[in-house]
Amino acid sequence: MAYEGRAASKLGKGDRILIVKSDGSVLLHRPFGYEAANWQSSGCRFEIDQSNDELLFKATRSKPVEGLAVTFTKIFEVSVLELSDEAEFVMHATEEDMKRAILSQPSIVEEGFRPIEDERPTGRSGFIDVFGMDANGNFVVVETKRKAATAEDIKQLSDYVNSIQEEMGRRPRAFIAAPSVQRSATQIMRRLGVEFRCVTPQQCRRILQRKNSLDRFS
Amino acid sequence: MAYEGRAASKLGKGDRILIVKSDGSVLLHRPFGYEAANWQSSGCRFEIDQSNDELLFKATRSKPVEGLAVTFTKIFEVSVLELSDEAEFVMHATEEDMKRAILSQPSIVEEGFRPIEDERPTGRSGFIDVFGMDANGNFVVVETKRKAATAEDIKQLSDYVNSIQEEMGRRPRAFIAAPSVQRSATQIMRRLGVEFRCVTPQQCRRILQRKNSLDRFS
DNA sequence: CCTTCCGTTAGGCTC
DNA sequence: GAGCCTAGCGGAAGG
Repeated sequence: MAYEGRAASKLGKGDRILIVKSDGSVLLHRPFGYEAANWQSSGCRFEIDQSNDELLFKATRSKPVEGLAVTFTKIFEVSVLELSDEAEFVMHATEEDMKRAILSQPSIVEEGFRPIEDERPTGRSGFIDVFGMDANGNFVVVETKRKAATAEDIKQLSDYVNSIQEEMGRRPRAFIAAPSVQRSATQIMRRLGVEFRCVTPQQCRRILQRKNSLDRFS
Repeated sequence: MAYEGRAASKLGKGDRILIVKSDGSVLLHRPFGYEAANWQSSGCRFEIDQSNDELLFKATRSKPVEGLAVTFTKIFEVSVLELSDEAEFVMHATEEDMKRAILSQPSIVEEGFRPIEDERPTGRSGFIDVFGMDANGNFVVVETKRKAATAEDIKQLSDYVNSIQEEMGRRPRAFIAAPSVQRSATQIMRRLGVEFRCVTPQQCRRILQRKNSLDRFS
């Protein structure tokens, strides 16, 4: 097996599973690991050559220019299948779901919190996940993270706060809504005045489920 | 198909390919796309249930706790294979290769550049890819990136420069060695005095190949 | 154990 | 079309 394109790789002889799909994608699997050892995404052109008891399979594509070549010296099994699959795939508990859950039930970050905008553009660059106001009329900037928040996340949030302060003349509060904060980030969090709000993807998923079942009644 | 764990997903009926590997990893593929629709990484426990002309396959794991369940209503083909594969996998043109190429042929970043250390630890946190000296005796900090350098990369490099300056008392030059720089990062790059040096993974790979073939003669 | 960094990251969405 | 961000990211290496 040899791949060349964005990078280049080689793999010696061994038992493999090669899957070629009708959309022009290719997978080469080893007998272990959930990830393909090599692959090509859809849109490949295929080529087959036979010589000296060897079968050479090639899959090439442009944009980016790359190719995968597999040499077979022994073939144990070949299957050709005509598959049909129109089903819809739905994923839940993503970071986007976390944002939607906060919009639908703002009290999970703080009692009395009221969202004003989502995806508010900031002066410099980037977007604020949720922008709103607390019970006392202070502006609040909320950044959601699916995993433990890093020091980098905290700094970015603090940059947003500064840019809002420049624009509004008032300093907003800053919430980091995440399952946890990395230990190494707690110090900078306190220093920059960012407040931690424990919110998990699973919790948000439950909130959205409840919301959906209520929506069905209205 | 239903997955639940770090997230949750559902997929309706359709023709699929399920691969179960002996290390306890699972792949569920649709007839299109190079990526699995669903998967479990190695170390799963399997369970099979049959009821009402349906076959239920379950793969579960702990750490993280997650599970995948697949219901079959029709089975077109089943194969059981004993595969053996001890081959070594080698990848080239990685970011590590870029660093090694600069060490082996420093002139690609600048004529007269001489590396002193690689992976030099910085005061605060992190490492410098390559640290060296230019033809005029100035210190040089080189950061390598496989893809277009981002504003974040530039800032990080500038932090290293500051930490070196504190330590050495002299301000080093800063090179970002990458195929390109994101447009949004060019301004901050100029402002922080970081210099762009065009270096690509492929170019570095060629340098290392040449080096290896020369080494074989010595 | 926690954290950081790299990947042929892929894929989606916006400007 | 290019830039930018998220991901069930996974996995490895280092502290």
